[in-house]
Amino acid sequence: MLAEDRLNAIVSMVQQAGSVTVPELAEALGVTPSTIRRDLQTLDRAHRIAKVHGGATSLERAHVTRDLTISERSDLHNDDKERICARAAALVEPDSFVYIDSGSTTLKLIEHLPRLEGVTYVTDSVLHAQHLALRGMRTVVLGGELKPETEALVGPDALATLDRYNFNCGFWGSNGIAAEQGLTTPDIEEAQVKRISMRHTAKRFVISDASKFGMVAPVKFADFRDATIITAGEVPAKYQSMDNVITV
Amino acid sequence: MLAEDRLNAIVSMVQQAGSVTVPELAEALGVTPSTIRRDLQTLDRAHRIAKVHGGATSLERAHVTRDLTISERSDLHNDDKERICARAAALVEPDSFVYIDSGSTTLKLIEHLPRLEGVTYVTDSVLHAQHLALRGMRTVVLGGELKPETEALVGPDALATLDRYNFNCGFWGSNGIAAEQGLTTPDIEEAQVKRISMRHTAKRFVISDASKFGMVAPVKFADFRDATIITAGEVPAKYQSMDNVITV
DNA sequence: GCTTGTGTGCGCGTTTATGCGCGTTAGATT
DNA sequence: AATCTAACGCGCATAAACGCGCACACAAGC
Repeated sequence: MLAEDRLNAIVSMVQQAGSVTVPELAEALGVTPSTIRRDLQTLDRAHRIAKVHGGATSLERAHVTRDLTISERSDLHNDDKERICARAAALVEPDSFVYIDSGSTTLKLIEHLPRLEGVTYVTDSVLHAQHLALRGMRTVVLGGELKPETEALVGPDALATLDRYNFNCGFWGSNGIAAEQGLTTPDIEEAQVKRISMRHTAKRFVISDASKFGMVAPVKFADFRDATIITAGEVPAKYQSMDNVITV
Repeated sequence: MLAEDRLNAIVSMVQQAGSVTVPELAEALGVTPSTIRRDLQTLDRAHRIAKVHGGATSLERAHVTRDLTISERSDLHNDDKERICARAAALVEPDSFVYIDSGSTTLKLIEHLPRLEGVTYVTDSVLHAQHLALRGMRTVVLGGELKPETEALVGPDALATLDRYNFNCGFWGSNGIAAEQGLTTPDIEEAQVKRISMRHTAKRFVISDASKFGMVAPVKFADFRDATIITAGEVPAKYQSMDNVITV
């Protein structure tokens, strides 16, 4: 087996399971723990996984549960997210022009997107764009200033580009979802991009796990009723009955 | 068996299996590992497969890992490139607006860029943008369609954004440098981006090792005299005396 | 017929990948 | 808090893979 293949195998094992231990990997791939550690180091440097004591976790999980150790394998939101993304991806139709917002949930969505004829994806995230292009999708990137933390593009150039586009449908993440305060996010510039992109989209979907309901972040980018919310898990009773909330 | 047929056979084996080792190929095609290595080198340069230690993988699979391996890849001209980039990076002045073209040489340039006050870097490459942002630079990305092979942005959106900008200085790569045919590149869309970006830049620099002198690629994006060429190595005598060629 | 150029194989020194041993460190246990 | 265990990083040794120069074979062109 090629070393390169082994690296890819590790990445997919990590992505699939959320986290794995060094001995598990060594056993599965038929090499010593030393080699696995070196591989994890390489992949960590390439930002493909996050190396932690005992093994490795997916980047997303490392971010959310930064101070948790490998032993605590809470797949809490992972199953939910898979289901949410699978459902959302099925909404994309052939020959459509689709907007994909930045964020970890929408990144997962990309893995589920179907290979349809004539679909063009537009995104404000360089990371998302790379993943889309890698999967062979026709991909367009907004211009603008690159925010290092989120790899998202913001500013007048991003907004000016959006003004020229009209999307059939689009998918956004949201840090807060509340009936009164609407859909909210921590960053004022990213909120602006979300707001304008939604304004140019016919069918608007927010994909999020149930934990965001009732949360409020600093900046509002849309009213609660402006989008259909696709979610899973224990949605508060208040929101379950709302006709723009789909629970999968 | 014709060499050309062998190359095609290698490509299809790689595509089919995802990855193969050098000995496997040598065995299957009845030639020595030396020949296989030469073939892989050829195919890698033509971007038909990705050469890795031990064998080759399909481009799709290798791409993500390549993010960091590009910088590790030491070509023949590596020493030269280092010197060229160091010299070029010293040309950036405080409070300036700088354009960075896509390509492997300009990627190396980014490692050498100084941390100056008030400098904004603009690029048409999502890969370059990530590296710039990672180094803490203020980074702007052109919009447009993402070409998967080169991670460069092209098309009307990229050109429209460029039309709004005026750069103090800029750095480009070039596949061909010839006195008569000018500066040339293989891709027609990327050539357009290069052409327009140069038109909006006051001080234009092409950074290239000496091997590109005398080479001609399909599409011309500028006259030979349009830029100052920073190079190193064995520059053909004809070009050494030209006053827009700097040899370091 | 001779030259020139290209493709291939071989040998050799160099680089890279891997496994193992050892002292050190981070988490877990009590 | 003290202790214990597993994981860790580092250096070294080895084997495989690698790049490069050289020699030879064969084909094309003068």
